[in-house]
Amino acid sequence: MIMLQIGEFSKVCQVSVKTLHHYDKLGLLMPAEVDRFTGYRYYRTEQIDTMNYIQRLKRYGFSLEEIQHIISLSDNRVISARLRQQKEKLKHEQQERAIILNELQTHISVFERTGDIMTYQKSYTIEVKNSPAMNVLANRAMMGVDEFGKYYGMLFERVPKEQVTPTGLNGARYFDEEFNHESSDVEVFIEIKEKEKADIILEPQECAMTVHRGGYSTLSEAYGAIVSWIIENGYEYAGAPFELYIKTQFNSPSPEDWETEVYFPIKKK
Amino acid sequence: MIMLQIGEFSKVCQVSVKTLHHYDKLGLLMPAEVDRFTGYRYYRTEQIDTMNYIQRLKRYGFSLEEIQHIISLSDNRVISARLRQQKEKLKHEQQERAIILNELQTHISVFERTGDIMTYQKSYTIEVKNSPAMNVLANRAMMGVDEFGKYYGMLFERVPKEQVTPTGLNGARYFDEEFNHESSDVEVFIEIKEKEKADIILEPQECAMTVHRGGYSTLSEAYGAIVSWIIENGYEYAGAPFELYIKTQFNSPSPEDWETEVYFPIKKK
DNA sequence: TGTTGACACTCCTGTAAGGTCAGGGTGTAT
DNA sequence: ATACACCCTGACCTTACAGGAGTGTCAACA
Repeated sequence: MIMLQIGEFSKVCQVSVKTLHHYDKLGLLMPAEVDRFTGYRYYRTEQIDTMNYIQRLKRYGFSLEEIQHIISLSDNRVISARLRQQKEKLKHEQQERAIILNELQTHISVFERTGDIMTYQKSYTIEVKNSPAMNVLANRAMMGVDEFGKYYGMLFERVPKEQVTPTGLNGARYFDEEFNHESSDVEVFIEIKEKEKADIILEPQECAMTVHRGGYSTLSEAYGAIVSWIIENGYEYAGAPFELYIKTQFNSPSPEDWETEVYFPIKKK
Repeated sequence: MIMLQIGEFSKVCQVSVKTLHHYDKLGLLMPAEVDRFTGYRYYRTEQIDTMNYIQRLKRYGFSLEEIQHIISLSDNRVISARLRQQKEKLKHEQQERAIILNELQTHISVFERTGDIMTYQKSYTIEVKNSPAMNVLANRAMMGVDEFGKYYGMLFERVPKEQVTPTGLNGARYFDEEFNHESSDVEVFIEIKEKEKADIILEPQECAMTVHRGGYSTLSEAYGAIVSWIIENGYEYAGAPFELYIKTQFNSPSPEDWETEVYFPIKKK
């Protein structure tokens, strides 16, 4: 039986000896034999395949722990499902990064035109105005940002059933003081024409408001701008802030065209 | 002067208090004032902008250390250059990931067709044959994989000067036993017709050889397959292995169409 | 004036996937 | 006998924080 010392095995697989030590300790890939006296590790040539498989899964973005789990699976359908899921995750990440890349691109050109690195992000104009009156179907729950779509879906399912007419204006209210990406107390809503069929009638209210242009990853900048305006102008909060999605992915594929109105109910101190 | 306590500042900026502690310790974003007796941190509203800027740079993929450095820069040209460089890096990463995604896609479909997770990667047919005789222009140096293009460029520059005729066949030889992605002793070469003008004349040699189909991130699997074949069939190494790039990005934009021949000089033990 | 609850502080440990020593044993060739 | 390549373990380092323990601060309410 031909056995490879760790150094040779590491060269063949093109991974470091340290990595092999690490995998051994984790139990992810253990040498076929270990000399009881010297502790020397010996690998079999078949283990090269396993190693390649591991490296492959690593490239696919699995953690070592997940890899260990996947390797232990025997049901092909489960493995397949897991791979497909990972594929969706990678796709999603690709999209996110494409958006960031676009933002960086825009940032660079604005910066080179204005000479001010901050211009791009602090160009919010804050207005004081009454929020619009709206009759809405609403759905309040603890949810993460990724689940917005799901909750909107639930609202739109009610449209034909309850014979209401959406105006096309959608939004969300945030009831938690602190915003958490994974889970916050959020109410998503869609405006409808029929006042009598509405879940909630949102009355006009004095608000500090601004328009955020661009993808949602930078929305917190709009919030920051409003909040500092509120503080500096001697107002205070008077309710849950909300957003209206004016232009979204349904209007334009590129995030820099999107528009979101951010409203913060306020009152004079 | 209005000051924000850490909790409020964290909500406005949508970062955790922990993060603010962390940035304070690093000196990346220090509170405008710290109570000398209680240690309480107080932030100014202007610092919201700075925080947004930091978060932005973070999204662009800079490390906190780099961000600290960038913020300290005053020369706009330097900042601009740094942003552009980062943009290129992100672009490059996007491409790499697109390739991986493609690979995963292929892997899934092969797996679902064959029911064997390994099929996709271990389908190398090893042949014993003589490597082709070649007259080549060559360039040997310590280089990283990312620099291959540069060294090929240097070779192709010589083509008109030295009036040689490339056949279109290119390759690389690896002189280091252990392959290192950042720096290895590599010789890149291009085949030419004119024997008398060649830097090196590669003589035919008995080799274990296989064809690798797909992107270069999985080339080590081909090496693994050959090496285990060599060991199991009682041969041993007899020189530096090399690759011939048969189909590359110039033939097809999608990596799954690429073809690389891998040769390992061998002799019977 | 005492207590409660929200908020703040510091310090310690942990994460993922190894890298980088330090200190020492093993095996073969000269 | 010694050089040199190769192997071992164990401890600490990296990034960007998160979590928790134990303790202090502050304003409001009884």
